[in-house]
Order: sequence, then C-alpha cells, then structure tokens
Amino acid sequence: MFVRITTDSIPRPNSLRDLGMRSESNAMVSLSEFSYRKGTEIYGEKEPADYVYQVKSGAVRSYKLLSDGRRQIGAFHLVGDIFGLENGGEHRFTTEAIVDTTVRLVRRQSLETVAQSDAMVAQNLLSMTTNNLQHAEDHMLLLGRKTSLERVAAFLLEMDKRLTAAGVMALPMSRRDIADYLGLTLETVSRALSRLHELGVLGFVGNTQRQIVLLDRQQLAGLDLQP
Amino acid sequence: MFVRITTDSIPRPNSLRDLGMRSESNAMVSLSEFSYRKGTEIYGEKEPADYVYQVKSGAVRSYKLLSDGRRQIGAFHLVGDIFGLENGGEHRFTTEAIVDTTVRLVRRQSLETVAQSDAMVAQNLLSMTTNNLQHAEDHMLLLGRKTSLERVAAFLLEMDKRLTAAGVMALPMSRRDIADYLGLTLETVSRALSRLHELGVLGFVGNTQRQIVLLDRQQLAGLDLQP
DNA sequence: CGGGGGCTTGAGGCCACTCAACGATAGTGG
DNA sequence: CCACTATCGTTGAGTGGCCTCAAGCCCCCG
Repeated sequence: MFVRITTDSIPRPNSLRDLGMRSESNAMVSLSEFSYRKGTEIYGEKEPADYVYQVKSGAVRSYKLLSDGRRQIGAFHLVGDIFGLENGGEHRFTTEAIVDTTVRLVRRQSLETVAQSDAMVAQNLLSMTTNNLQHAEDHMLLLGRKTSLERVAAFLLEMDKRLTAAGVMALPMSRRDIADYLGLTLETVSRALSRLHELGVLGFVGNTQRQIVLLDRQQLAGLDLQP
Repeated sequence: MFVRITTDSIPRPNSLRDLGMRSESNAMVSLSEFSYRKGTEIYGEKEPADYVYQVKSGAVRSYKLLSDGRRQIGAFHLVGDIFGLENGGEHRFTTEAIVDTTVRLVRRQSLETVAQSDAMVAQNLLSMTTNNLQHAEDHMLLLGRKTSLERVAAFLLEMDKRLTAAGVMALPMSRRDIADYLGLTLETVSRALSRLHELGVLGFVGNTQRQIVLLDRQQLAGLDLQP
C-alpha cells in the first residue's frame, strides 16, 4: 500500500517569473507582452524556439498536422499556462490563438542561461516538462483505448478543473477543436454532448452551446473510467 | 526557411554512467544489476519511484490499464534505453519484461543529489525527459489520427531504426503488445502485416513470424505519412 | 436583414472490432 | 522420442461504433 501523490502536489511554477525571473535581481530578463487575434498563428512547427510564452488572457491550441490535413491537437493552453518551452531548438507544435489572446513572453536563451547557474530554475524547467509529459501519457491512453463517450467525459472533467468559474464552464474552443483534441469528428463530439445532456449529466447555459454546467460530476467520472 | 534539426542531433545520454555517474569520482552511486524473467513485472503504476533503470539485455514494455482491462502501451524499452525516470515520487506506468531481461539500476535519490550540484547532469535529465515527451507527442498524433496501416508502417520504421541488425529486425514483442502500443487489436495488426507482405514491402525470415526484413523502406515511409 | 459560421441531427457506409476456427511452434512430462 | 498442451499468429465472417455526407437551425455580425 502506497501513499497516493496527486498531480496537484507536484510543484508547478505558475508564472514565468516563478521560473526564476526576479526583475529586481536580473535585469537582463525582459517580460514583454504580445496580443494575437482569434485564429492567428503564434508560431509554427519546426520554427526556431526563441521564446517561451504564458497566456495572460485568452486561449491557445497547439497541434500537429498530417500532410493531408488531419489534425491532432496536443494541448489547450488556458490563462496562466506556460507553453512553447522546447528543449531542442525548434517548436514541435504549431500554436494558434483560439480567441483574442494576450501572452507574456521571455527569450528562451535567458531562461537557459539562468538555469545553468541556478539549480532551482533548472528544477522548475524539469518539473514543467514532466507535467507536460504526464499529460501526454494520459492522453495516449485516452486516444488509444477510450470510447467516444469516455473521451468527452474526460475532456469535460479536465476543463472543469481548469476553467470553471461560478459553476459554469465557458469553453473557448469549437466542437472541431474538441474533436481534434480527442481524436474524433465534430459530429461525434456533438452527439456525445447531446447524450450527456439527455442523461442529465450536464446542462447548457444561455443560447450559446459553449457554456456548460456540470450537474453530476460523480456520474461523469464514472463514465470516464480512469484506473 | 529554417534549418531542420533531426531527433538524432539532440544529445541523448546513452548510459546511466553518462548521466553523471563517474565511478571514480563518486563512490556513493551504486550501479547494480538485476534480472527479470519473461513476463514478470519490474514495477507497478503508483509505486514509489526509487530506482532508474537501463536495459542491459532483453526488452521492456511500459503501459497503463483501464479498470476493465484495456491496455495502452506507452513505450518499448530496448537495449540501452533508460526508463523509470519520474520526476514526482511515483511511477506513472507499469513495466514488465517482454523477454528475459537484465537491467542496470541506480537509486533515484543519487541522481537527484548529483543533479543539484552539477548543471551538466541536470541538463541530461531534462534532455531525457524532453525526448520522452517528444515521443509521446508523436504517438498522440499516431493514436488520434492515423489509420491501421499507417500505424503499423510507423511502428516498423521506428523499430527498424532501433533494433535492426544485419538487415533483419527481430521483434521481441507479440502481436498483442504491438496492438496495445498502436491502439489496435492484434487481428488488425496481423492483417496489416499480411497486407504489407503482399505488397512486397516486407518479408518474414525463418518460421517464426517475429523476424522481419524491410524490403522497401521508401514505400513504407510513404504509407506512414508524417508531416 | 441577408450571409456565413457553428452546432445539431439523421441516414448510410466503412474501417476496425468481435467471434471463431485453424495451423504452427515451443515447452512439458511421460 | 513422442504425445500433449498452451501460446501465438493468421484468416474468415459478421457486427458495430464512429465517420461521411447532408440538411436544417440558430446566432452572430456585417
């Protein structure tokens, strides 16, 4: 019998500043801001990874494409999330703003320089990469072995943890984005959501279909089925 | 237009010793060995991650299970590969020896102690984790968006790079293992291999079906379809 | 108010899964 | 040395879950 350590207990730097950037102690590090309109690209796959980003407002999708246009979204980056941190010299995903988005950014080189002398910063970089790895590992299980209903249930629970405010979850991404994240088609996602609605697991708020209230997290977790 | 940096150019420590373990300079680090019979568990998911392993001989699968028995293999570890390196305190996969296997192992704590003072070692840990992350990211694309034939083609090309000797690839894993790695059933994997055989892309050696010769890597790469 | 994008829903099709039978191989014990 | 058995792999027949194609609704926005 072992002590269960939850994901939440793993230290996670929650701002670029926490990665080791103290403005008073290191004047070389510049924290600038940049904004992107809905749908525009932030960087492309294979481009040199010169900057690391943090979402200040808005939402970002990062994805890979096959040559015939099939798309796999690897992650959504919401307010507070750090992305674009690659160890090698180039980005491995293309990223786009899902809605109008503002990001903070730092030069990657600044980070690496600091990491070489500060073990604490190096540890934070490793910790962030490990968190990304863990997310990818869980997502492989979802993509390889879960049914459409299980995938959508897992998605709702993930988003619930990350962006629910005042009981309602305002999804920034479209059905197509969700589908490409879950390895499904948008129609299948829509059908699954309708089914969950019929089951009384969730409700829609207002006229838009992007505001969702989870009515029965217990049942939803039962539909997901993790261990 | 950007310079393309291949995976191979990313520095990858190829032994536990390279991770910073110099036996003459650090007597505290013990490099012991251990052997596992075919099919036995090395460690289980959620167990404390006290050791880091390197395959000396044999092969290892690491996987996650759903409660109803569905299995997703996240990676195969072949001779020379390092596995079991978790940042948090517990393993995120169960690992088993696919065939009789001998591993080298070091205490995780030894590594972490060294990493705190040696930036080079810390950099190697990050580099290894990044390589694992990159593999997982590519595998998400495969699991989410590729057809069965594309998956099997990709698998053969991956194994070809990693374990082909003298033109023949001796697969240590069963069809079921391959299927659980690719998010398919064993029958579908078998059919895909038969189809590739008919197409003249590969040949079988001897009576066992686990020794494969790739006859047309070009065509196989065309069937995979990466970018 | 007209156009267009996003979402839902239905009908039909297809690819991978399920179930099943069979052959081949390797390991076991008489 | 040879049954005997278990495991592994292939192949076929049929099913089903998700995809494809299509129509229609709603809302936003110019």
